[in-house]
Amino acid sequence: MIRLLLAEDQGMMRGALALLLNLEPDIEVVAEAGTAAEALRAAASTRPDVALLDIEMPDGSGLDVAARLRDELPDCRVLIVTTFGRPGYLRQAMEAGAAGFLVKDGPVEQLAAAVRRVLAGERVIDPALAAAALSAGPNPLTDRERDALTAAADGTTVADIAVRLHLSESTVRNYLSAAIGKTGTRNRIEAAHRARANGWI
Amino acid sequence: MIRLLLAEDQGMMRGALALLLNLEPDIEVVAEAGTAAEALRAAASTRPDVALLDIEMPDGSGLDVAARLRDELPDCRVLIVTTFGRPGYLRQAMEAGAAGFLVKDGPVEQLAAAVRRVLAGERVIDPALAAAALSAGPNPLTDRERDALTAAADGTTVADIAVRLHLSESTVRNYLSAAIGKTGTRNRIEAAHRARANGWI
DNA sequence: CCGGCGCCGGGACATTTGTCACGGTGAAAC
DNA sequence: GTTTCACCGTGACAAATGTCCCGGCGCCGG
Repeated sequence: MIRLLLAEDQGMMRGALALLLNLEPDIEVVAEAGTAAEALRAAASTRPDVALLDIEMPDGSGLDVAARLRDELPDCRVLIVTTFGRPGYLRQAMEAGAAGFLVKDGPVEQLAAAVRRVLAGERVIDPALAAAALSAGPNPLTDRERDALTAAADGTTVADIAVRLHLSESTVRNYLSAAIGKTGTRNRIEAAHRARANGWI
Repeated sequence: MIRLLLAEDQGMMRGALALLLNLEPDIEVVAEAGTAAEALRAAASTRPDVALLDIEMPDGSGLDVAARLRDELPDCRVLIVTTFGRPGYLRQAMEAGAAGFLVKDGPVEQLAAAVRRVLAGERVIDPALAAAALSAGPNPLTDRERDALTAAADGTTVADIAVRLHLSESTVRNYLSAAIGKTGTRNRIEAAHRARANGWI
């Protein structure tokens, strides 16, 4: 019997997937979590064979959970399941030691199959997405450029970003300008969109 | 037997929900759709009792589908299911004649229950969301303000918006300024965020 | 030891953005 | 018939943004 941890913040999705996976004769959902913190706690106490992790959760990223699990439960295979097939997400997932990466667009039948395959030691990755990740290249933004762009993305003004990051306004403008240049865009809004689409911020 | 149409663009979610609803003894999913166009076609050919519609679909809004269904299949109850509990969405859904409005955060058990309740003639709406919709008030933006803000949201520059909307740059700036004023924000980015959060654009 | 690079800052400049005051039209509301 | 409001436009101005210089520090690899 495959013991499985399911971390997903949308209640309806989580419930539906849990029900569906429990229908499989060789799979048992031993823990459900709606937040990153819950996922870590549940993993520690139930020690599942496979962890099915969503990326977007209210209190943190499933990618961070994956990285923690690699250290704390090295035998537990991690399968990332996400809405957005962003190249940067896939890259981060691989760096965090994930064994598989699925997008929620695909058919449900993929899911149980993927669980069995990662447990067998296989890597499960959408080929089209892998190609996109390779072609997009690594994240070109430096730490500070990311910070500045992330802050700017929600409309925060240069002055406020400077305060939040303990920087001068000139520096913030320089970082934003660099980010705009590296993303090949015309302003901070386009830069933020592009960076998000690639999973860079 | 309740004949049900399921329209939802995420394959995994759609598959899981279809499976789950088919487990109910009195519900049968007679059609599945991944786009707005498919939903309309399927509804016309299968004439379901209840239509379960997602809002965000690649080729159009489930709210538009709801409005069309009201004219073409007046006997079909519409139940909107969406990720985002935005006040404006709820308002639009009610105006489009929907019988119910669910957010995907809730437990799955809600779903089958809601289907039965709308079929019984009841209205199904999350109370907290209804309160938010009332307190947020109606969409304060005029058509053109919405157009300008929508275009500005993805980083398009004033000059380009003017071209796309066949307006002068001054006019576009005036609309954006009005939108910023009405949303009580400091710039177009914040205005776009606020408008999106309220379901105004 | 030197070069490259991430990090931090300053100053100056052109461009873009946001605000305000103003005028005119047409359609709907009272 | 007047008022109201969405709509479209102009011109001018202040503020924010984006770009390009410049300087310095510390760290790492060749």
